[in-house]
Amino acid sequence: MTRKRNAPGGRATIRDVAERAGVSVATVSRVLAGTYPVAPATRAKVTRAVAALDYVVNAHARALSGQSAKTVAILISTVDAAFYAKIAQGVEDQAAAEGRLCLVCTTGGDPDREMAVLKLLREQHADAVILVGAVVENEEYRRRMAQVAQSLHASGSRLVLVGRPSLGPDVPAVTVEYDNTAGAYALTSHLLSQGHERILYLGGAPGHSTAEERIAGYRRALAEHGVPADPELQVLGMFGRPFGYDAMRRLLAAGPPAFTAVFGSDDLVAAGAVQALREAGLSVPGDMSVVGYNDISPALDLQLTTVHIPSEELGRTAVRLALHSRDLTPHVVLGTHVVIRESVRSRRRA
Amino acid sequence: MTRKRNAPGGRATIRDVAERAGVSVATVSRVLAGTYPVAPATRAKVTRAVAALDYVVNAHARALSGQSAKTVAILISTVDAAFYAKIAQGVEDQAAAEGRLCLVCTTGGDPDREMAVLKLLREQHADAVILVGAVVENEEYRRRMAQVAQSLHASGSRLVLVGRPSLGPDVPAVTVEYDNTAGAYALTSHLLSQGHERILYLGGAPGHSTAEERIAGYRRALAEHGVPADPELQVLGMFGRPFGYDAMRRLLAAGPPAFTAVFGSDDLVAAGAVQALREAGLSVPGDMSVVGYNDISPALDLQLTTVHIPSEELGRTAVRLALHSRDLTPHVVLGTHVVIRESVRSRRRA
DNA sequence: CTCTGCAGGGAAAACGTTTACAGAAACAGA
DNA sequence: TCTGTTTCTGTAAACGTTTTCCCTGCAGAG
Repeated sequence: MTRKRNAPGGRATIRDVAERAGVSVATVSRVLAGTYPVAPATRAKVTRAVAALDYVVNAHARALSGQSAKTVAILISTVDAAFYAKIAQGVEDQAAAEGRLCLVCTTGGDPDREMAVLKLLREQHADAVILVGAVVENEEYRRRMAQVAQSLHASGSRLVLVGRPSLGPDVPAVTVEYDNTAGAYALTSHLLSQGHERILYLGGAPGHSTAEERIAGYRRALAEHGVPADPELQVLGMFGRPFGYDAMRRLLAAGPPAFTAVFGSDDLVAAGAVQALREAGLSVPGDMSVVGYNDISPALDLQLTTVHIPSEELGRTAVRLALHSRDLTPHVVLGTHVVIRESVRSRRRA
Repeated sequence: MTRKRNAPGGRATIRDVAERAGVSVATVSRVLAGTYPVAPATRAKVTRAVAALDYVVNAHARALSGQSAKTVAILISTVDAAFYAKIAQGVEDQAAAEGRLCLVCTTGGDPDREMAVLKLLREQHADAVILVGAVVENEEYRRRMAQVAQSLHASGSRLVLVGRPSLGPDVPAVTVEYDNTAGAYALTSHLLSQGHERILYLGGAPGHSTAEERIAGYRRALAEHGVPADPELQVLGMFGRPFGYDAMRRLLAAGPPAFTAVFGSDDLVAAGAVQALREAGLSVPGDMSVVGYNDISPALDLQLTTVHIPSEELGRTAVRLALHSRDLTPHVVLGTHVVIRESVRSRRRA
């Protein structure tokens, strides 16, 4: 008689529960949702059956029947980088707090791969799709991104840009930024206030939004203090430890340094530079002052003065805004602050 | 006439594509799957319609109709810890390579939360559910885990244990471990070979599988070199930087150290200890040798001798085994190796 | 004693796919 | 020309939920 295969191994379905409890599937659904009046006796029967069969709903079936997928997706360059990991942690925390599961994808910084993954994510109908990290901001990028935003919007997902410039009020996307320019300005000002005027800007990455903003802050601070911006002192390349190390080695090999302080575009660049300096027999901050950016692990171990970014809060805010903001294109900018440690020596006389 | 709501904003469905291409939905599905012969002309029509409508499949609908969810889930204590982040990165890489999306959940190390999340994950029907990290291994734990393994197995998900002891051949679970005992043995032997006999073991965490194994390796090395294991030199507490720092401060405050080397149960404990040592005016390795474990970021910046763990490979192997192993309970143990840096001074005469 | 209204519960229609099962067209062999 | 394969395509039945109707009692109002 039983036409439904009741494979003893297979997961119990709502139908099995209904059968065992002697009620209809609709009733089971209602008991589980708790959103509809149900007689206490019935409720008890259903609850018992659920426990006996070790039943859990099928998330896909639920998502299919008009419900949200209860999922938040985040796209980052790599999990294996403290800065992104912290943001991901914030996203995960807030997602969990809101009863969502968290889909994490990595792109390795490749825009094409980002697009590919975004397409994959459209299939998932996540509540939010969170894009993290800087990007080379050209017309092509804005065009493609606007289109992604539209399709995502159409399928009920909200697009969130974290640490990446807003696409403007015409594109349905949440933006959560932190103020790179102000941070770089404050950090450079700190160096200037300690008497450093020959400050090397070292790191990434021309065209990248984050980097451009930091460089802008650096230049503005110099300008406002009447210090000429020597192009020789702007060594642009990439983010990350290897670049910091290699570039600093090259600079030191070329002769005695024409600078007294180094502004690493992030803590890893600074860490690489510190390593190269030490290998050259120079001490930090004795012979050279060094500052970083982001306040991640190396900054602590190297006692690096740096700019602290509320990374986890960025992630949490992204999720909160995506899930609750009525505004279609909210835009918040989080503040940062300089953390003073021991990698800068004052050149002022006591 | 149109009874289906064709909400202009809503995502296009396979039916919309079929209609526009003038074929049946089955044909569209077949073109997309590419698993069945289809006339070139038809294929072209469908492809065009797909492009025109910007169609993507609904992952939930697909998963519901007997397909795999094309998803891999990983449960870790926190993303925001280099060691776990690397494993997660490995999982993500391999998952992406196998066309899977990656669901990341964090537990904060709380076993109850782990159980709750596991239940949530059962709803998702992921191809694999990967549990990472040490655990207090008692009867209760084994019982609950065996049950989880069973339900996961029943719903078609494979359970994978990474860096956590196997549940035995009766429980359907993949195990991917690395050899903590051998690593700790090798690391301790290195210290002994450099003439250190009074070696402080500092860190976590009594009862935790990982910690117990490391302590065992430490003790075995001492025993085999005929060095008595002084209980005073085993200061057990937790993993992480704060414990290393606090414990070392306390030890130093109690009087001149009765040891010449410190074995941190992980790099963070070691980093905390180094900080406390430096604050007390002691230099590493001049006045005190220090080693860590895991080879994560602080180890590099502090030039810490440590044990390298193939973390990404752990993650990749976990996914590979889960997706392809025919064996129901495969068990692999990955090797580790000591990385020599500059935090250990030899006490042998030259 | 009839009417209204509501608590409780069932039947069935979505949701968007995949995949039997079956049918039609084309094509070869006789 | 007939028949038997291929090669393609369509119909419809799952998959496991939620939710909209709709139906039954029963309590209180008139």
